[in-house]
Amino acid sequence: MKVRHAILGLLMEEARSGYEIKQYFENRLAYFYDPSYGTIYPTLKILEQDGFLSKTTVTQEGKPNKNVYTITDTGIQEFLDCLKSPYEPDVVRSDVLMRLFFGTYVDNSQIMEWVEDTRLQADHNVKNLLKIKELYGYRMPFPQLLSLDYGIALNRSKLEIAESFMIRLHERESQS
Amino acid sequence: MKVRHAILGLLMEEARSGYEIKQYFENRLAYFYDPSYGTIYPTLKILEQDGFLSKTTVTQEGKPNKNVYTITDTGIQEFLDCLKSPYEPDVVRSDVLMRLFFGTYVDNSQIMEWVEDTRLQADHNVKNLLKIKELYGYRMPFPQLLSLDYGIALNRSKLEIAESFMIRLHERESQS
DNA sequence: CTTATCATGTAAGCGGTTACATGATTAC
DNA sequence: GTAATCATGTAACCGCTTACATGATAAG
Repeated sequence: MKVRHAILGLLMEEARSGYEIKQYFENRLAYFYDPSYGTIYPTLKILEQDGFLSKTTVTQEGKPNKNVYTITDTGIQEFLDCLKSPYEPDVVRSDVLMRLFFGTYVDNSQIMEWVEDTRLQADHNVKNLLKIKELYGYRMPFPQLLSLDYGIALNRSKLEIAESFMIRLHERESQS
Repeated sequence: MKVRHAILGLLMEEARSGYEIKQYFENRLAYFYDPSYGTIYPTLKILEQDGFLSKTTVTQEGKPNKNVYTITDTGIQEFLDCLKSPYEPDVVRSDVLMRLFFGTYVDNSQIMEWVEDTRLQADHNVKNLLKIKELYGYRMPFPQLLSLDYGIALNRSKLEIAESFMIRLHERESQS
């Protein structure tokens, strides 16, 4: 699933502007998806041209106008078709993992720095996701709750792995 | 770290051809990095032009010739500099997570299919990584072993999460 | 008066992948 | 004879990010 379909998915719930879509991604999906404005706006334009969305300009008081996009019937169909299509395998691009692999070329303290950073990052993610669960969890549909719990569990594991690695790294240092 | 530096890293150990580099990625790093030939060959060319590698053509019996690349002193420096530079945060692009988020628009059996697939994928990865550990683990430098253990532990967690989700999904189905 | 928020958009570039093209050798 | 392995390379395209450009209002 690319931005095209992710955006259609968000508009299944309710009509939104490009700006609101971006906010939603940041607040609720950032831990696994957060496209930039440079992607969102052109994509909305194309989706409209393709007949999957219709645009309405809403005038606001005290704020600039906004272009609100509503999903059309063919848009809904397009989105549901996407959910039925075969999905792409997970992609993990991890710089830390890469550096760990080449860890012989740096000293122990450098590795500990990397692992500690990973631990902090995971810890931060867990806290963030728990906050999202607290705020929106009660009114999230069941599968969405699963996706959130998945993120929480995976980051907790990451945290624990990083902690155990720190122990191994300290042990190793005291041996030499 | 991009392909450029990953390739330099592999050539720190020993001189290799483009084909051998690809094999190495597939056998030892595939779970977090596996660039295509269409990236590797042009990158080798550029790295040579930049003076980070030197090329030697090796004639073989019963096999086509191969271009073996050796890292130069400036190449080594470039790689070590890269390891000292700030690293990029992990990127997780997960189609399954995305689909779970939009799970209200499909039925329970579809979700179970996705989660079960994730479970199988994680199981497969764990087995694969354990095989790598068995084959090469004894002669891997300590930090490289950490990177491997990281992959194993993370995929095990993924496996467990998927299992617990299957239970939750079955419970939910029997309730309705 | 200056910073943050709201709001939309374009152009250039990056870091790849996919598909194509070629060709020799070995194993079944 | 035909499929798999070894070996190298190019061209077109993709999906996205970054940087740029604009401008209005609200809050401190």
